Amino acid sequence: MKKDTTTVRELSRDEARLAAMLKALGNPVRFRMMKYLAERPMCITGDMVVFTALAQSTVSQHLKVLREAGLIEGEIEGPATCYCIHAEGLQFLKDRIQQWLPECCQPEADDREANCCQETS
Amino acid sequence: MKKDTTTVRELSRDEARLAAMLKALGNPVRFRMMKYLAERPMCITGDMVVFTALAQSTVSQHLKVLREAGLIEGEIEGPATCYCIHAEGLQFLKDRIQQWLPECCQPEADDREANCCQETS
DNA sequence: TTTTTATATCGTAAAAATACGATAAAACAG
DNA sequence: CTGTTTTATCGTATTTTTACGATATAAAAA
Repeated sequence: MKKDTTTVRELSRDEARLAAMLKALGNPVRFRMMKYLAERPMCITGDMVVFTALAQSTVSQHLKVLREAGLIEGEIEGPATCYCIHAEGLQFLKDRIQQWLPECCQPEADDREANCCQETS
Repeated sequence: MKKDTTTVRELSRDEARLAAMLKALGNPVRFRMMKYLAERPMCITGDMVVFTALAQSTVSQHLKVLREAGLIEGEIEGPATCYCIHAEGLQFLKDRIQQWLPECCQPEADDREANCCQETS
């Protein structure tokens, strides 16, 4: 008998990357940092410190999380570090979210009464 | 002089909803639960307990987080509770992510050399 | 009614995330 | 070289999240 791998299967490489991105964006501070960074071509750590009104070490930590999730990239620019959106990473996020859970959300006109969850709203 | 509201502005209602969804999905257990639920029209809490191999109370807690984030909906079905994907919520997530950070990720052929962050990969 | 089944909630322990100050490192100015 | 600027990392305190067992609730079965 074939083992059911649909339930216990681990996340694929891409799914793990998507999950990591979602985790990074799950924090409200980092969410706002991404939004802030998206509104300009780049910024340095100090700008983020002013924007978030958090300690410099805290901001540096958050930037590290975003960078390791592949959402931003930093480049040392003299004494400062210049951050910008990682375009490829963000595109990956958008694509994957769009493709994610494709089986659902289709208002197919099949035996809906067999399901217990109708849209009530 | 007009105050700069672009930096300190709070999140809008929709942005807050998106952030809450991302936070809910940021947990790997809940991420997999969503994936599991998307593969079938619905399931009950007990199915999730088997799937995740976690304590029933823990699963119930995670389901609550997903429900409060508007990603799933639960309906009491006799002694059990039947959960399914909240189609509207998931569509909202997809739409918002797609529209999010629209200013970036465009490979416009303008003064790129002025920026410090070139795509190096 | 009593028992069983399925779930939600409560209280709490353990783990993880978050925030801070202090310190280290690296580039540049004087 | 010395001092300044900017950032990353370290150690640690606080907060939040996660997970569990115990208990409460509600529907259905016996």
